[in-house]
Amino acid sequence: MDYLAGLNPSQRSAVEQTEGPVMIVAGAGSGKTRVITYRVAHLVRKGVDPFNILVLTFTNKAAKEMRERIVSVVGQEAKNIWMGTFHSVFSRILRVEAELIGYPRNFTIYDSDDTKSLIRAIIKEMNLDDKLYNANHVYGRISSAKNNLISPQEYNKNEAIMAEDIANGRGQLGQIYMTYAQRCYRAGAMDFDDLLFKTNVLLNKHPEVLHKYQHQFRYLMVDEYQDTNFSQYLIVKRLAAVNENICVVGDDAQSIYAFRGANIQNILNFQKDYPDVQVFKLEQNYRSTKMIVNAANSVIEKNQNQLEKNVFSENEDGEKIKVTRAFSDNEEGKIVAEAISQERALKSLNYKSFAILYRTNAQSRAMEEALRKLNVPYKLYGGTSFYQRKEIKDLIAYFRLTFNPNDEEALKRVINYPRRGIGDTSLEKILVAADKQQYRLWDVVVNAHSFLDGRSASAVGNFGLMIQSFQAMAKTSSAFDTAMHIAQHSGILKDLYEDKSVEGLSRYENIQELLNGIKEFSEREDLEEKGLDVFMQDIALLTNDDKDKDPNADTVSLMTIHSSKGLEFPVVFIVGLEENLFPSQLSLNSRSELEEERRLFYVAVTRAEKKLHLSYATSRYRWGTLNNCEPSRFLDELNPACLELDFQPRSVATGMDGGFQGERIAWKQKEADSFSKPKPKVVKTTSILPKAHVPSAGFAPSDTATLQVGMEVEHERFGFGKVINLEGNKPDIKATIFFKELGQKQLLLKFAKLRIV
DNA sequence: TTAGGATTAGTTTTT
DNA sequence: CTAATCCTAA
Repeated sequence: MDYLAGLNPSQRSAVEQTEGPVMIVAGAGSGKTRVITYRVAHLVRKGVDPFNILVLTFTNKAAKEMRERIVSVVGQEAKNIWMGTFHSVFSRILRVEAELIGYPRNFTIYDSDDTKSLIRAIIKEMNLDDKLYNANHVYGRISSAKNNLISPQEYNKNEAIMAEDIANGRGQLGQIYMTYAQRCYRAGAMDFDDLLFKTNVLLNKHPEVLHKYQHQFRYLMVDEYQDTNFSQYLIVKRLAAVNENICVVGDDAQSIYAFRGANIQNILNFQKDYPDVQVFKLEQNYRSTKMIVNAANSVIEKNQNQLEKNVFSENEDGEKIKVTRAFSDNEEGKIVAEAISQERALKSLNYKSFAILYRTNAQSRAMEEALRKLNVPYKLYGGTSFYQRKEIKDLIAYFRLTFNPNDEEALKRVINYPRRGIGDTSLEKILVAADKQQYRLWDVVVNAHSFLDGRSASAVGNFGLMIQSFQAMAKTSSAFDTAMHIAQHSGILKDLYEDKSVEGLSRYENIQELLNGIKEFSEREDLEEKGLDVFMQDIALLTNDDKDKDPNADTVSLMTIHSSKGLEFPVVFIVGLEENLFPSQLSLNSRSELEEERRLFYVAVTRAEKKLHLSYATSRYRWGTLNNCEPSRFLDELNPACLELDFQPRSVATGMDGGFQGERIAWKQKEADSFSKPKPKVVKTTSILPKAHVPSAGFAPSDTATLQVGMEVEHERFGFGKVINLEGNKPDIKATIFFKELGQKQLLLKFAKLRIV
């Protein structure tokens, strides 16, 4: 048990206490991951079957990191441990048990785009004001209901909730939720929140299933317990009820997912639920210098709501935190890129010692450009995942339909892509027919002739036949052959191939990359089932990290602060420290939201081991326009003794200290002074449309059946012209007319309103 | 009725 | 900057 030697007494007790309920309160950098890793290793060494261990995390990255570390301690056996995000582990279980709760085993997982699109459609169908019923807002409301295990029925029965909605003028929210749930069910689809909600339903309604998993997972561990919502809390509680071998690890100071329903109360509940819980506190920070730990503490103490904790470091004092001001987001990027180049050379570090952290994904662009200019290799985490690109989602929508033809969102996405003459009106009819008669969508598609007229019906019918041919193919062929067949015969490959623009080329390459990925999957030897349906199962849950080609490459890491949680880097840059960006403008409404931003800042600061750089820009592009920015209040909250300013902050005339407060006042003054500075005017592009023709008095279209080449005609808007050619057969005769004002145009006679002069 | 271009509105963080 | 919505030609 040599690995125990490297632990301090409280870490060691936490590792050795393998039985019964355990709570580990772990400050930032206190060796939390190490404790979890060794605790799992310890269980395995003691003879616990890896199949009986369940470890739950929040992000894919954390799961992956943890798995690698456990493998490095206990070896390949660790691969059999059940480990993953809540969503992935329970979707895996739901796939096995789906039929018990009325879902097909190959249910679709709706991602946020699918969810929002369906919500938008329902709002439209109900003729509600889409400003009042903003799709994002409605989504948030439904999501938090599900995370608190409130079903649509309960939602509509709950007087407090209904009263609140009505007071906000959104009395139909409950009905939207109801319809949304029905439509998901009809489509054989679950959204992200359903994966947890339905797991609760399953465990609640089927004691035999609960019993099975209670005995399978004899040992449970939950990382980042402060981030669990009620739904997750209850799953864990139920699974642990028999053996009570449950260990949760958390730090209230790092709770940053309240926006997703996370509830700090779960930590307090834990002590109530298991009165004999053993609590271990890890307070020594091994990661960072004293300077960084002190700075972090000086920030987090501004929060009112927190548990008593004393995080300290016995590492070296370390360098001061460098604060830099830039004039624009692009200059900020340049400064950061240059600092990385210099510091790397000066301290002979690898690129992978550096991380750039930001609040929003959009901030990566300026950083990327600057790094590229200096040839600094970097790796971008998160952002638009490969699987969220339009072309990838399009092709995947065909795959989804192949395995679940009732998938409404997939159907809407590709029934007319590539174009095959099925427009909004036809689609509308299909959806209405399904809704009115409670048919499954697919039944309407294959019986299109009963719902649509001639041309549209055959277009829809052909689409149905095509999907059926894909289904037949999928039964007999490999994942790769099926995928390639679908890419070709759906017309997607051709459509993208014909687009010769730079973006079109890259889209085509992305499709190739997806197909290559499927080919690799097809050839894997460690899997028994490797049909395309298996490949598809977790796609909605995947992010970029899962396609990492070379994890050991020496690159700078770029990511949001949220995805940096649990990671550490020798040198960290936190960029964009500006009011309304960090803290985010949307968080300024309540103390609790602001405190969450502050915890987020705390998380960011504590990622750094040796050196921390902070920066902000005084102007920044947002949605294509330049905006002025003030420094973040968080800069003021840091202990000034820990800071080293890279510039002279402009203090107010009174000659106060050089704090950022002064900088902010100075900034405001500057704003006031610059009243005369003209804002760049948006030049409105005047329409190049021809001046409108004023039709002759009493203009009325003539019957064009007798129209001949050479005749003079008048068009309502194009004015006078002469027919120079007629082609095609009734009723699709196309006329070429030379208009005096506008030149030659082609018009379809059945639509064009022409008066024979 | 559908296709394609123009306009506009909405942007936090993750599964 | 992107996706949904609106507008108009065919």
